[in-house]
Amino acid sequence: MSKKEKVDPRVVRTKRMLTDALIALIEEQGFEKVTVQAITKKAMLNRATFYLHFTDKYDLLEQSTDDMIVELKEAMKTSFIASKGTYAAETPNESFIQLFTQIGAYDYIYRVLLSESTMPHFRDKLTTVLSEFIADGMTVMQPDDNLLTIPREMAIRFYASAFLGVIIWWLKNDCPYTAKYMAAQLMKVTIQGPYKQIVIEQKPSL
Amino acid sequence: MSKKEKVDPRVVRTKRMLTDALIALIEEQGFEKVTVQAITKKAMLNRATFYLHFTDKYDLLEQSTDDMIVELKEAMKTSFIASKGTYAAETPNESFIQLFTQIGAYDYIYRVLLSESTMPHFRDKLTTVLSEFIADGMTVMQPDDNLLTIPREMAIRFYASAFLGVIIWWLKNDCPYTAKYMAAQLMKVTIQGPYKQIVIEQKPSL
DNA sequence: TGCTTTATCAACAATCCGTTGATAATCTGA
DNA sequence: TCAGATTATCAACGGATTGTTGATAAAGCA
Repeated sequence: MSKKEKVDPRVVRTKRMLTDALIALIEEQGFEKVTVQAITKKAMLNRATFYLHFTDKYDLLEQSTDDMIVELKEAMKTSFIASKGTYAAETPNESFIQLFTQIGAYDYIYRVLLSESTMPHFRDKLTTVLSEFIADGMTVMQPDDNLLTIPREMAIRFYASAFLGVIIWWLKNDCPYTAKYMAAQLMKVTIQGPYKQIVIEQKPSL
Repeated sequence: MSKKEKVDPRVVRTKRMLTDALIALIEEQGFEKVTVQAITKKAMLNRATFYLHFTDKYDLLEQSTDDMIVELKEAMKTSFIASKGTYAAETPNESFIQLFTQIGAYDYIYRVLLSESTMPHFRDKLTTVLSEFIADGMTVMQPDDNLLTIPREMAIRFYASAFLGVIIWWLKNDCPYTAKYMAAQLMKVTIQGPYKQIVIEQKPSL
């Protein structure tokens, strides 16, 4: 965050207006139908000004959203505190709460960017953030691969996708639950599985 | 499947060539950069012929992929056989195996359509198929909402997204495991959770 | 065979793109 | 404050793609 370059306030203003216009237009007509002309018209800027800062609408989208991704990663950087075997769903992990808090704070933008199924790369980037988060959590809670039910890499992918799916569901439903509640729910189902009565068939040989 | 209309073989041939051209071009340059001109050129057809059958490239994509979705749903329609509480991961549910078998049979196309992050709606449709599948499975295994760890709707979304994520992971890695193995892994982690040693903290009051 | 449907072809106006060069406005730093 | 640098504006361009048209050729059907 914040390199030492002095930034011209005109640049900040212009980028900001273009970003806002883009988000608004994505919501109106979907990302693919958005044109550079429409963006600059809504932002009340000249089209040439757009090309002074971005190569195309994809570039604008990427620059606009990367800041959010960085901010999200930063917010989730609180260290994992695992209580050796027991995990109280009532006090979910702080990073977990931060995940939903952060997204909830920008829910308007996240909703647009994640509901839009044709959104390039944003979903992928968020999946990466979640994968790293889950990989860390799994390392803390279970470093031993032999005690995992499925290959670690597969499990990471499994839960990263699951989390993202629930996040999108949460956003599409206008965030009906608090960040803390969502974090608690996800922790519960992740650790305990979907059913309260769990039948484990463990091979006696292994 | 198969309405009673007689189909002109020219139409079948034309649509087939356009579909093949589209898939090839998506792989080459991504869906967004594909133009109708390029499609018809690769298919060696006149551009006007394209508009005789489809309104635009999105329409072509939808018509092309809907058949696959229907076929997938059909293949997964085998009834659930739950053995009341115990689930042997070695013999996973038949629908589950069919899911991976079907996708594996068209892996080339699924890989292109799911790896491409800007693919309109295909991911959503597959998520819907998976959600229905999971909803059915959950109803069989646990009809009682009170015995679920989290709200049913949330759980469905959770596991549908998780499955899709693992499927995409599987495809991106060139299907390194068999359909049956994948089905078994997903059943295991879904029912048991990620860790073999599971600590359940159940409120004594509830 | 004759009729219908489909495919081809060239051409069209319209839109958007990315860039250019000249000019005006704004900001920075000494 | 003011001069130089940066940024924004404007009009205009060639090029690409789009969606449509009307006329013609080819292929399928019964």
